[in-house]
Amino acid sequence: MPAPQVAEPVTEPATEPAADPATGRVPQGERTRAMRARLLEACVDVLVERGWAGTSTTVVSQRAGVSRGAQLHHFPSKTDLVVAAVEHLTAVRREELTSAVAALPAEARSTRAVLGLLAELFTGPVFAAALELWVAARSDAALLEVVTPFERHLGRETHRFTVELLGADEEQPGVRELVQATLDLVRGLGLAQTLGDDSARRARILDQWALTLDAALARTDTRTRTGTRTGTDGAAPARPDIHWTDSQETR
Amino acid sequence: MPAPQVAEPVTEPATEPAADPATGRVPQGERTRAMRARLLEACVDVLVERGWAGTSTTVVSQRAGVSRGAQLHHFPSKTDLVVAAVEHLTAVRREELTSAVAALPAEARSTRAVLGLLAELFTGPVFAAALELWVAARSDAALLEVVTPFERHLGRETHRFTVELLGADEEQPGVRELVQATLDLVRGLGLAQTLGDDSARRARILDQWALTLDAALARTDTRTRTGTRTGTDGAAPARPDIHWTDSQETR
DNA sequence: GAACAAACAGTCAAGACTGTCTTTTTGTGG
DNA sequence: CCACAAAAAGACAGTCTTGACTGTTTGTTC
Repeated sequence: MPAPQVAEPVTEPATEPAADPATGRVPQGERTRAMRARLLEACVDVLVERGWAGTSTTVVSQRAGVSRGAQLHHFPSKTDLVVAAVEHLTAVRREELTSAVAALPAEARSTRAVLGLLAELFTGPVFAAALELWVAARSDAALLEVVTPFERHLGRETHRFTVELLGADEEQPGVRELVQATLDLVRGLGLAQTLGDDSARRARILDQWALTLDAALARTDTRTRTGTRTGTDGAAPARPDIHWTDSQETR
Repeated sequence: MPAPQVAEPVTEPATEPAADPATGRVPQGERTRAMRARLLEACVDVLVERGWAGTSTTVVSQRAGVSRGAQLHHFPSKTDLVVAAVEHLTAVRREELTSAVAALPAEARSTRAVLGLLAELFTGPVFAAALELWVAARSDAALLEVVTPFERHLGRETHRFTVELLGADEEQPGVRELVQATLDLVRGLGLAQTLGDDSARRARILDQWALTLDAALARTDTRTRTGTRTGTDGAAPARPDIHWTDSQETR
């Protein structure tokens, strides 16, 4: 029923291994690296487009423009491929996270902007791929064993980043839980996005949550610290009615 | 890789059609009804246990203790089966929701208790089945068309119930968004649950969320209503350290 | 440049899944 | 009791997926 058609034949050879200008040869290490990279990227792409059930080794090899033999040489079994894809995807997500953080200038780190950033991460294609893996791992013990540790590490990393971006003080009781709640919220928003464009509703929710979160953080803040708040916006919420529309990538 | 083994042969004939004690016959209408019910329940069960990819028509019929021919008689194609399963699952979720609401006595409707109720719904097996459908629908246009309207209706219903249980006043600006955020939060928590037992962390998050939500609802309340209680629980939150452990069904 | 190993290509067999078809059983109406 | 239709059972064909297998090309090393 998912109309298992044949993939479009190799849209992008893309990662062409750099040949030595003198000999015209491509070193083995480079060839291996390029080939594996193409396969893994293709695997993630297919995961996003066709979902877990639609991700067969055949489709991946076709998508990567790689012969089945070559694929089986680098990844002897489908398990090997998937495990490597999980690692690769984790790396991609980590990179996406850090680059997004870097792209957000220090002076623009309002709570709303940070929420928009997170929402963008959790509604993008990379999240979709991760979602497919989570759900698949739910009923596949072997996959679960691979996914879980990676997810744990990345989750903690995301948490740390969020704390830093929000300028939250985790020493304060309840702050840690609020940050976790925020991340679970955007996870839920990411899930809602899978059923259709949800950007308008999401923007309104994030607007309100930013206000609420600011109020809550300020409250737990002033309770034990000095009354001056280091963050940009204090108790009085800045920009009350601005709808900070996060850029919505079309899928 | 999900080890596509043969299902355990018919654990439960369960829904046996009531035979007429006189003739010993079972009327056609009853047979049809019972057969379809068994198939749909089995379909949901398999969805929970094996995930979308592992839900083949063969497995479902085996699980239901129904011959493949009988199955194909009632549901000519897999699409027919799945569509019916989506409707069935929606009905089950609606029933689960209403009965859960009914089971919560009016005097026990603290914010925390309501959150616990929602979390229970969104971490149970029925949510798991729905999750499988959402994710599968993401990359299956036909399925998406079926799932979306049902999901929209049930989502609104859930929203209404939540508003009622929380005693929130949606006329107040921001309240609607906070309720939506709450539902998206539990969705995210449900997602986190799929990767392993998350009940302890969830309990802490919900504790804090209840406090924050109470404060926020009260605040938006007092802002436009009578001016009593400005920042009530700012200093001393009610029930500071009670961990309201939601009953965690083992999966 | 010759020998060796890695990389790459493509075919094949076994099994699983869906959906069609034929046959048998069971209930219903006359 | 009989004729007919619905229900149930099971065999079968076609397609798809996985992984094993054989053969060819390319890089490396002595």
